Amino acid sequence: MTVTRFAPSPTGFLHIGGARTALFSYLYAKGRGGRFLLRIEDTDRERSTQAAVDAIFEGMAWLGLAGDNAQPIYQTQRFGRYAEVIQQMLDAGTAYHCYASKEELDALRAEQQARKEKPRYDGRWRPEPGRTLPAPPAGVKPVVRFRSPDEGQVVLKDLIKGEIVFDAVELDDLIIARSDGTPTYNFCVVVDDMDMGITHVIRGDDHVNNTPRQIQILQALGATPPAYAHVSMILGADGAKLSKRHGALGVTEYRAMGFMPEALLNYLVRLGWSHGDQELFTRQEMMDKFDFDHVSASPARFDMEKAYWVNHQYLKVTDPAIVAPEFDWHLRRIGVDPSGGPLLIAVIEQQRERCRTLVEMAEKSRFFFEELSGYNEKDAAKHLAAKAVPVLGALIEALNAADWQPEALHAAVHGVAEKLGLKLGDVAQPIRVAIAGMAVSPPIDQTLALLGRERSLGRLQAALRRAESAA
RNA sequence: GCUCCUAUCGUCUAGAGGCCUAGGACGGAGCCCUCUCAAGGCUUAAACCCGGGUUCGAAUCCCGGUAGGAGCGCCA
Repeated sequence: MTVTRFAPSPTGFLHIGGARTALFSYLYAKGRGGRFLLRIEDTDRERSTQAAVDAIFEGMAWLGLAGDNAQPIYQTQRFGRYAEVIQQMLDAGTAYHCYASKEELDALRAEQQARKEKPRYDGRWRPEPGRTLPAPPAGVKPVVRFRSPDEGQVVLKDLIKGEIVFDAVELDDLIIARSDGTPTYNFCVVVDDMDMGITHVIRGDDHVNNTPRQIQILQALGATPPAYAHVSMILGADGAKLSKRHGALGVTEYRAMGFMPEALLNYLVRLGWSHGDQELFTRQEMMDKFDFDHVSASPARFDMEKAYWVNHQYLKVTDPAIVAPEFDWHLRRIGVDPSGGPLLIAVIEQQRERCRTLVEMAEKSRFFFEELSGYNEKDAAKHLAAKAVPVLGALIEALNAADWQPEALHAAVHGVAEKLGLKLGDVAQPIRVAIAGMAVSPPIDQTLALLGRERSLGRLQAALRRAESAA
């Protein structure tokens, strides 16, 4: 069975690149009837916070990417297991104690860099047959290093980047346990992936250089390495790497920008992956069609314009009942209480064609739910001027007599235009400004119907007074 | 510095040696439709990083440049 995992370290929010990696892992496993697991890599106790764990879960939940393990795995809860494996390796001779101090190592690195060499551990405490190691210095707590094979090659058959060959000579003996006994990242990952039965490791390509080491450790442990897929990163619109101080946003920020979770997912899945010319995918289609043969090895820029377009496509076809809760969330977020107004579903049906985001939809729908705070002055000057007086007067009369349904309202508005010998636009625009406060709204008959008789007529009366005073 | 990765329209990409006069999508431009804004329809501009090879034939394979990027921690 295919088993994948998403293993963030809780040092910040779930950013867009992490979300895409999680999505790929989720789709790959789910599309194959496998399992998608969650693991929290919190061995760095200094930087890991509960707040970050919560933020990551919040982001995952909003995106609907739940892990199949009811309780995610926390590395800090597995220290006993890591200690056990370390001891096992020490006993087997695939790991050894190193008493070199940090200062010593720093000096070594500096020397190597001065000689323009790649910094690496020189094996000064590495046991070799026929070699006598110095006596361990008193009072120094040793670290544990992995005894990396010093000959041959490690071949990584990456599902995205193809075959990558590393010379064992390039790989030095990395520390797997610190002097305080705590295990390090590369080691924990290996043990966890092995214990969790991970078959496919899908992660950012900044880990490519870690992979040969992880494979070596796995081999030293007698385990079969999983398959790997290294996903390229996401760049900002300017082509620069996304970072906290440069444009990196948490997925919840995309919610605040008015994205639907499924739309964000769709945009993300197409960033670096393709399935012929298809742009839009349902979640089921993503699961059925996603594969690594069509994932690009090169980094991709995040294009907000296209993301908005995808979002708009979703808004247009998603069942309004599903959009409604998110819409409600956005309305309240801008201080609008939708409870006394028209049905959200009905408003969505009228607005979704003309809004790319829910933020836009909420802003453009304010007037349905709250009293007009004033007119857009430019629009009012144009459409509620003196010449609007007879138009508004006739409209009030005609609408007052109309059955408050879209068809009847449509007929009434047309009737007024005809009677006054005006084009429909000359009649519709004053109504718009009168009831929406601005010259933009859904079709006028629909807008009137949604707003309701009392509110509509009241606003038309107010507009008439305004036009009269302008005369 | 060393190791590794990457390179098709502005952006995301299709492309597995001849289907390529390089396709689609976003964005741009123009036209049509129209009660506003949209949506929709049609049309259009726009790319194979450079140089060598291999081959009858290269966007596709190889080599070398160039340009980006990642990694080289008792961080993850």
